[in-house]
Amino acid sequence: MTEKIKILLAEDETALGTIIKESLETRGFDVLFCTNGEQALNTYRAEKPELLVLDVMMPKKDGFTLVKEIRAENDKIPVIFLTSKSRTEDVVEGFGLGGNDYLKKPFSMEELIVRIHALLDRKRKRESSEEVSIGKYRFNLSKQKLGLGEKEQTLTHREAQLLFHLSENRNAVTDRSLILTQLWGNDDFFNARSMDVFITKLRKKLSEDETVEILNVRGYGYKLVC
Amino acid sequence: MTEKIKILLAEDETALGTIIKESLETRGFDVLFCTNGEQALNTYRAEKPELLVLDVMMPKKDGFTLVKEIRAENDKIPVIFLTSKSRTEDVVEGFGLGGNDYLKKPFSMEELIVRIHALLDRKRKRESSEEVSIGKYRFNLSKQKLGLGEKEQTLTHREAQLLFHLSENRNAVTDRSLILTQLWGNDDFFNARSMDVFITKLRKKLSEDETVEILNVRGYGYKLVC
DNA sequence: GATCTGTTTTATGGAATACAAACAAACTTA
DNA sequence: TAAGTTTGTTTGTATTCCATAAAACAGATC
Repeated sequence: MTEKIKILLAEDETALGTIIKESLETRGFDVLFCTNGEQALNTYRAEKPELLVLDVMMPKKDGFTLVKEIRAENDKIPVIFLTSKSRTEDVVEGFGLGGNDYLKKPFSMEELIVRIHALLDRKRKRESSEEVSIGKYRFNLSKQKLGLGEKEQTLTHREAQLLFHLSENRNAVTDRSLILTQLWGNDDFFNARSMDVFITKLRKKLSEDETVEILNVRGYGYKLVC
Repeated sequence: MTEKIKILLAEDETALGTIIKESLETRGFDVLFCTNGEQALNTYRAEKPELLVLDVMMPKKDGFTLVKEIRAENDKIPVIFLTSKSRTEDVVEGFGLGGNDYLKKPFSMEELIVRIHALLDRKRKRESSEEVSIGKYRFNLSKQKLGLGEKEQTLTHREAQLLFHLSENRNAVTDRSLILTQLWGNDDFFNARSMDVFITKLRKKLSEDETVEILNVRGYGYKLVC
């Protein structure tokens, strides 16, 4: 299985869209290509891409409206708008905020790729500096680090992912099968046993602060209290 | 002695091709002249030219397909496309092409030479300014240098390429098979082992800043954390 | 209390990965 | 051209990670 970075591309001119798609694929991205706004929204929900490249003017649903709806579900996702000349610039400029960027058509593929990397970089930096407190522990998901005072231990990928899910719902029950489908892909018997093992491992690694506990809620899941 | 700059020229009309070849040679370039896409790919692999001048429409393999394959091996090489009138202009214009340029036939030799120099210039600039920070280290891809404070070590080509890929995705997982196909050409078992060895080498060379680490994500790839 | 069902923990084995060292090929230098 | 060097591949063994198995445990139900 490949873990390429997913980019959602919505562009109604198929000729241009195909060229963009192929160029991005050459650079190692996994491109989800849609030709209208509605399709794009569905694809977004199904695939959860890391970045959006959207034509502003599209049939069914324009780029701005689309972003408003997606931002309601994920307010940090970076977006690059593609705007035709005909579109008045000030509208776009006003929108050129936050995690967004825009490119006036015609643009060079190099420009687009530079901007994609710039936005992904910013996103990475933001994510990699995000440090969560769990009791006395400091937890960094993307660095897979769990620190306490001076000491720091490195978690495995699975451990880190699992702890992240638990910490997102701290002091509330995290559903067993939800974690299983999200991390393991499905919630069959064996994966559930496997997850038990990881719970044990995490408990051990979190054992130095006894205010931090992973409680079981029989039949439902686990609760990280701290 | 300074070597001549190699330019790969692929053009199926031999009359035109010969004229271009000779003009470029007059300007001091070393021109590798091919008359179809397949031959061009082989010549590329054997000679590693610095720049490509390609007819879009060619027998055996057209220019776009050819570039896609070459870009998989070297994603920065500049390309100048030669397009016949018959080719729809808008596709090309919309493309605008990254690190690329295009010339509509008929064109003057002057134009071609100006563009060649422009692209080579850009390439030089990009390469010399390519210095990335990795923790306390400074890394320059095209110079293959890894510096820390006063010290500086030279990386081998493979080491540098690999580190570059990792650093492009820092703090996120870089897919194993993606690296393998991009650097080694395919992701079979043996190349994977070879890559392991390079990961070990890089870890050693990066070991002086312990905030920099290459983590493994079992079954997926590696993550450069810093 | 006996039994059932779901949870916790420790143990085990296989696959993926780590690393050192031997090797081969390409390139330098004398 | 031969000897040394550098680079990348191959090989062999050690280690890590995770899935699965097995066994001990705890609540619930009868």
